[in-house]
Amino acid sequence: MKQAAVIVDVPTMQTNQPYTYLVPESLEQLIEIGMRVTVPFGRGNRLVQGFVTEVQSIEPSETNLKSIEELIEPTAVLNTELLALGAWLANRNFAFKISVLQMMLPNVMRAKYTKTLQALNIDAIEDPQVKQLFIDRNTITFDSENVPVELLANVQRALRLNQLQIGYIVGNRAKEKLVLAIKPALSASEYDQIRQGLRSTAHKQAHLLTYLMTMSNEYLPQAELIKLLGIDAGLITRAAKNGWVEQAKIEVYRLPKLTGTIETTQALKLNSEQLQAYQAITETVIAKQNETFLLEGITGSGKTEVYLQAIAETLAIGRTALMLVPEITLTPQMVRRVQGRFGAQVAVMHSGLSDGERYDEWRRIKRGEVKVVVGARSAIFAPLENIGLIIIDEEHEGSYKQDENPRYHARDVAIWRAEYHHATVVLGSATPSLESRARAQKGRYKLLKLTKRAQNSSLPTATIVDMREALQNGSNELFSPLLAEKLVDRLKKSEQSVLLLNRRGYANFLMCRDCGYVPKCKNCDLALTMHTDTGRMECHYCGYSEPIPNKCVQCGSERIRPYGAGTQKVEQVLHKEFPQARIMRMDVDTTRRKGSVDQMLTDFGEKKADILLGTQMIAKGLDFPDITLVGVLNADTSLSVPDFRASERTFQLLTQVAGRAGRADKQGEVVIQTFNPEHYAIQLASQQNFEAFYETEMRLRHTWQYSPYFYTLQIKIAHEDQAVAAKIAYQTANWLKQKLAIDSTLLGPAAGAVSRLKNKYYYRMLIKFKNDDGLEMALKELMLAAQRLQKQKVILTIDRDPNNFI
DNA sequence: AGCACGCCGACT
DNA sequence: GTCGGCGTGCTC
Repeated sequence: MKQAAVIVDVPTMQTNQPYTYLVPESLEQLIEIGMRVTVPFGRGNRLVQGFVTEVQSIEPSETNLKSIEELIEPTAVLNTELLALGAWLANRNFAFKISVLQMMLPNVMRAKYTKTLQALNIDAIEDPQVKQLFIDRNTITFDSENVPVELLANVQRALRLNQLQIGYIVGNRAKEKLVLAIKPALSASEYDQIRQGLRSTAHKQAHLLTYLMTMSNEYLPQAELIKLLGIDAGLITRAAKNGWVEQAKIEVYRLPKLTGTIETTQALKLNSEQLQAYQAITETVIAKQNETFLLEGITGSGKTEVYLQAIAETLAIGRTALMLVPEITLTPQMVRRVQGRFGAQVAVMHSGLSDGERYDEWRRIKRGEVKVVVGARSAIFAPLENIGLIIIDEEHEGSYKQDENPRYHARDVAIWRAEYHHATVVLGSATPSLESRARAQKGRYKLLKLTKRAQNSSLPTATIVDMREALQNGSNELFSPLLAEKLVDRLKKSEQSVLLLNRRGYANFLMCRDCGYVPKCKNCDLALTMHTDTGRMECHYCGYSEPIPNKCVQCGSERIRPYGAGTQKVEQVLHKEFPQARIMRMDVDTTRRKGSVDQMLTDFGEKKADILLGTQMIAKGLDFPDITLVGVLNADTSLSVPDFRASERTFQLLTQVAGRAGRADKQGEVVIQTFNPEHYAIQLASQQNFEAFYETEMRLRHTWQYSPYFYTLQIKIAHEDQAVAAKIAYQTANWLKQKLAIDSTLLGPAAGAVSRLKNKYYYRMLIKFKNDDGLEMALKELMLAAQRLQKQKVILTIDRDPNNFI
């Protein structure tokens, strides 16, 4: 007899544990750890999906355990590594085990539940309405959500009277794609014989028979054969009827199609710094030594080439590799570069894949048909085996952290998996996170530096323009004379410019000149942003919008004016000031369509525009030789957010965007407009001096006791009623304070910077700690409390290493 | 989550 | 007196 531990698909704190089920005799030989199964759960024995985490043999005996119902598929979907990773992640990030396990798998493997109603005795049902349901069949699917209330009541009565019975179906949406295929059924000489006997006009048949004579004995999809031979489907059907070929449905992969052709690319020659980095990395890969490197390389220093060659070496010794890049840099150009190097051994996981494509890529990886996986955040869970190298490019990127439940940081997962596989991790960035850089300082990571640009081009020269001064001298509030002059110069020389303005829309807000009224979102405590293209006032948090008012709703005045220019306004001004310039605007509003980011970047690369104006999304993945000017219209927007990482973010953004200027043979220039010209983040970004920034910022973090000196953890409380949110927040804080270690501190609670979002009031508190077991225990207790609070519609979230302080 | 048990208000 | 409201607690 066997029993199995099963994590069931009931995401609550009380059920966040394995349940023991008996393995029916029929499954004893088949059951494996990591399989998906269905099990009866709860009093009603409703069927739910579960994951087997343990199997053990037991002495045959009487037992009151329930039995596993069935296997969802005949093979395990998770291995011991991913199960262990799941357990660790759930515990670390205060998430449910089941949610974490499901997150590691393609979306289609999430169970879809349907309820059915079965009539036990149709004649006995007295309610005509209920009887009607079963008029032509015994069992119906039943969705109690979409049923009129009175019918629901009648159904419930019939259920109580045992006239009906509830059934459960656990749907599996994971479907393989099947196509009709054929393979030869006869020998070459038999085909030849048939061909001899054909009428002389039967060219198509002859053509097919000739092909069949030399065809290998494997199934070939009919569609391919049709294309190859230029015959029609009817001919194949007849061939199958004649017994010439065997016909069957075979499984095919839905491979994501790529635009453009893939050309094989060769390894580029590495300079001495790149070579040094490459050697250090590959040495540990070859030695199967678990090591984490921080590859700190200035913009344009050729980090990607180091990655690709290190991956090549990893494959050469028979291990696999995983490379993460931010979603926005996962462009077709990027994919082509990797596939050009590694061909069909690569799987690419990005958000553009359909569910089916994603499932198939996952299966290719699972079956070991793929040796390299490139993808955004969630690709870190790719079911690769024998991993030798994990690369995280732009490791400082905030998007590597999933900011909703189940929360996780891809960097943490990478380090965990690398430890498991005795693999190497490479964290690469021009502007590493302070956390990673500090670990390199302490020797926990090995620091590798690339200080030279790969093609010996020089770093751009940067000028900081003090906008306070410029405005006093009568400058336009958007373009200082210096920037305007340089833009004109580039237009003359037909070189390209990039302008960064980290604010979309037309105007930041509207304000009535007479009474000071500012139109606000009805769901959030935020001013609405004016968008001229849609003609509406939009909330950038919840999506609420209303028409642009032509007079003040408060006092009726018509002197209602826009304040704070966004990209739409700047585009308009650019057209007016530089009528000859071709301008391209790239922000969330112009790139909503799939693939439009790539299209724009390609167009810009082909010099279809002179000026690229955009929000922070232009700071990455842009690598064109003819950009010789980068202008930052307002460097201060990211500085003023209430976040202890504001300086770090600003430095990163400015450094990244400045790095776009000047490649190859052309010297680049950067103009940074700011109202805080003396701010160290702006000063040091203009010099592209990460190390100096690191030193300065670390001193401040030390003084204020923030990360990386202390761990941070945020607790957020949200409720529709401000008083309730505040009350629970203070209760939570007071309770937690007693549990904290002596060197831990709790800041707050305080109302969020935006106190109301989507009609909920937010209170948050921040805990700073070093080692605090008491806190960890208290937080587990808090999770249970959160479950109870949920019934009062209070949402409590625990966020380790928070990124988001809104 | 979903289902059952259990203890109070408005109906035959 | 019963039907049914949803508060509370449990699910191998």
